[in-house]
Amino acid sequence: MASRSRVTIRDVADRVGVHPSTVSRVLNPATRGRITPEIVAKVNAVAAELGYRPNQTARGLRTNRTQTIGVLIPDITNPLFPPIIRGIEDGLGAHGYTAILGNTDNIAARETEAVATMRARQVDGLILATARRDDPIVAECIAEGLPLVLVNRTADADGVSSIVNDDALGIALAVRHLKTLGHTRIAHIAGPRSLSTGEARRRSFLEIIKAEGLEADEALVAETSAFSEDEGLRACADLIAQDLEFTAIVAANDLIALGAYEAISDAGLTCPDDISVTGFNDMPFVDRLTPPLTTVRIPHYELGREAGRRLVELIETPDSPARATTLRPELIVRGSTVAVT
Amino acid sequence: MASRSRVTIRDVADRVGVHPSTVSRVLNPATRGRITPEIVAKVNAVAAELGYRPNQTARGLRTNRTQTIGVLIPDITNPLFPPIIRGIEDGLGAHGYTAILGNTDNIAARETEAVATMRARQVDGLILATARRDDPIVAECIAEGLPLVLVNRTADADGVSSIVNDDALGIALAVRHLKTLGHTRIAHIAGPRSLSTGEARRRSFLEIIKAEGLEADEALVAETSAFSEDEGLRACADLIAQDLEFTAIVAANDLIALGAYEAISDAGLTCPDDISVTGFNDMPFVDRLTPPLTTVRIPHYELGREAGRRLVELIETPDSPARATTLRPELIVRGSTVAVT
DNA sequence: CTGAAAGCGCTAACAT
DNA sequence: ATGTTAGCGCTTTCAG
Repeated sequence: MASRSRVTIRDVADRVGVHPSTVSRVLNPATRGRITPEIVAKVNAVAAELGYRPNQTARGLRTNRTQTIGVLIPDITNPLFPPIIRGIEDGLGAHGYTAILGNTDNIAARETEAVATMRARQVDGLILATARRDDPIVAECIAEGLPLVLVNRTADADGVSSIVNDDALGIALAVRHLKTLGHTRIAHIAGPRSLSTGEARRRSFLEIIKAEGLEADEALVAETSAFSEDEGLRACADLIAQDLEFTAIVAANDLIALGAYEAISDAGLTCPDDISVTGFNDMPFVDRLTPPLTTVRIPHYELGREAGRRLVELIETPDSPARATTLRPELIVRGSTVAVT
Repeated sequence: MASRSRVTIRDVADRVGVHPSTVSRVLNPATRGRITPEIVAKVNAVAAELGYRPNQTARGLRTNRTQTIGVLIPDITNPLFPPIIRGIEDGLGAHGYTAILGNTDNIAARETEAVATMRARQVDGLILATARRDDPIVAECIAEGLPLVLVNRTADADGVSSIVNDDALGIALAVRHLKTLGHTRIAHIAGPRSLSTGEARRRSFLEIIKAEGLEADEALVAETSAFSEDEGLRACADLIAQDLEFTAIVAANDLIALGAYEAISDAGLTCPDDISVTGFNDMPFVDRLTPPLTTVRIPHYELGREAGRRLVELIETPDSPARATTLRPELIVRGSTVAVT
C-alpha cells in the first residue's frame, strides 16, 4: 500500500473507455474545448471517483516546465524577508507556481550552489532578494535566458526586471520630516555601497540635503560594511566622537538605527532629546522600542507579490520587456524624532 | 539558446563512447564501484567539461522519489517559524532534499489544498508545524503511509513522529522562578486547547502549581482562542477585573504576554511592580521591550533541524519506528519578573 | 563490468 | 473530435 500516486491518466482512460490522450486533453484547460462535453463530464467524474491527481513530475519532464521557481534570500530569520516571501508565494500561487527557497547568508558560494540545485530541479525562473549591484548570478541568468526578477535589492545590469522600494522618496520623507522639526545638521549612517539599497539611500541623502538647502557636510555620512546593529553602533560612535554637532541621524535601516540607539546611550546622550533618529524598513516591534522608532515603512509584502506576478509574466510571455518598478514607502512618525529646542 | 538543461546523460555517453546507463552508474554513488576507474574518471571529466547537470525531474519520474518534502506552517511572518524553517532546511539539506513551503494561516481548507498540491508534486514526505491535536491531515498521512513529522506542535494520534519543546519543563522553570521570587498566587493565560502547546502548558501549569504547593485556584487560569496579543489583552483584562489578587502571570506565549503588558497598563498598574509576567518562545526583540520580558526560550532552530533529520530517516529507512522527541527549553530571566514586596 | 531494452506518466505532433 | 505514436531524461532489470 501507500504508493504515492497510484491512479494514472491511463487508469482513468481505461475506465472511461477512451484513449489516455483524450483524458489529458480534458484535464488541460487549454485543450478541453476540443472534446465532446459528454466525454469531458465522464472523464471528470471518473477522475474524481478514482481520486486521480496529475503527476507534476511527469508533466514537467514532458513539457520542460515545472511550475516551480527558485527564491534566493539572505536569511529567512531576518524579519525583513518573511513578508517578501509571503508576497512572492501569493503572487505566484494564483497561477499554480510553487517556490523553493534558498538561504544564502550573503555568501557568494552558497548562492552559486543554491542556483545550481535549483536549476537541477528545472526551475522555470528565479527571484533574487540577494542581488549585489555587481552580481554574477544576474549576469548568468541574463546570458542564459532564464527568467529572473530581482526584489528588494536591484543590480546595476541592464535589461533585468526588478521590484524595489523607492529609496529616494523614503529618504526624502525622513529628511523633510527632520527639517520640519528644525534640524539642520543631519547625519546619515549609510549601508554597504555594494548593495543597491545602501548606495541609493546614501546618494539620495546627499541629494535631498542639498535640494532642501540643509548643511551638506560629507563628514556627516558614516559608512558601514553591513546592515547590522553592530555596524550601526560602531559607525554612530565614530560620528559622535568627531564632535560634529549634528542633532539628527538618518539611519539606512532599522538595525543600524538600533545600533545608533546604543551608541547614543553609551555616550551619555539621549534619543530623542539630544539626537533624533530615523530608521528604514519598519521591522516588527520597532514600535515597542524605547523610544518607538520613527521609520520609513517599505511595502515588503507588495514587493514580493509584484515580483511573483512579474516572474510569471516573464515566464508565460517570453518576450515581455524587462522593467524596473519602484513601490512607494511611507513615513511612520513615532517617538525617536522631536523638534530641536 | 537558453534551453534549461541542454546536456543530457546521452551527450556525455556519446562523447565518452559508452552507453548512457554506464554514465548513469558513474553518476550514482551507489553503483559507481561497479565501473572501471578509468571510465569513471573519463565520464566525470567529460561531464564536467560539458557542464552536465542531472535532471532531477527525469530522475524523479523514474525513481518515484523527488527528494522534495512539503512543509506546512501557519504563517511565515510569525517570528516563531523562520528559525524552524531554517532548521528544517539545514536538517534536510545535508541529504540533498529540498523543501517547498505552504502558509496556511491555520485555515483547514488551505491546509488540505496545500497538501494536495504538494502531493501532486510527489513530495517524499511532509513536515507539519500546523498540527492540531485532532488533525485530519495527520490521519491521512498515517493511513496512506506518507512519511510525516510534526514539529513544534504535536497531535493526539498514535504512531506519529514529532519534535516538540518540553512544555512541562518550560512551565516548571517559569513557575519555580516566580516561586523563588516569593509569588504564591500565580495566574496562567492559556493558549487554545485545540493545540498541543496550549493544552500541554495549561495542564503542566496546574500540575506544577500543585507540586510546588502554591495556591491552586482554577479561577486563575484564563482561556484564549488564539496565541495572539489581542487575546492576551482580553484575557488579562478579564483576570484583573475579577479582583483575584494574583501577583504574577505565566503567559502561554510571548504574544499573550505582550497583550498582558497592555492590559496591566490599561488598568493603571505596572509590570513588574504590581504584576510580574513571563512569556514563552523568546521571540526576537522581546529583550527590547519595556520591561524586557522574562520568558522561556524554545530551541526553534533545533526543533526544525531534528524534524528535517527525522523525516529523512523516515523516508530512507521505511520501517523506522515513530518517535516523539522533546527538546529542553531554557528560562531567560529579564526585567518583567521581580520579587514580591 | 558494461550494453540493451524497457518504461516511469504525461503531452504533443500527426493522423484519421 | 479522438486515437496513434513517440519520447522528455533517467534508472534498472536483464543479458552477456
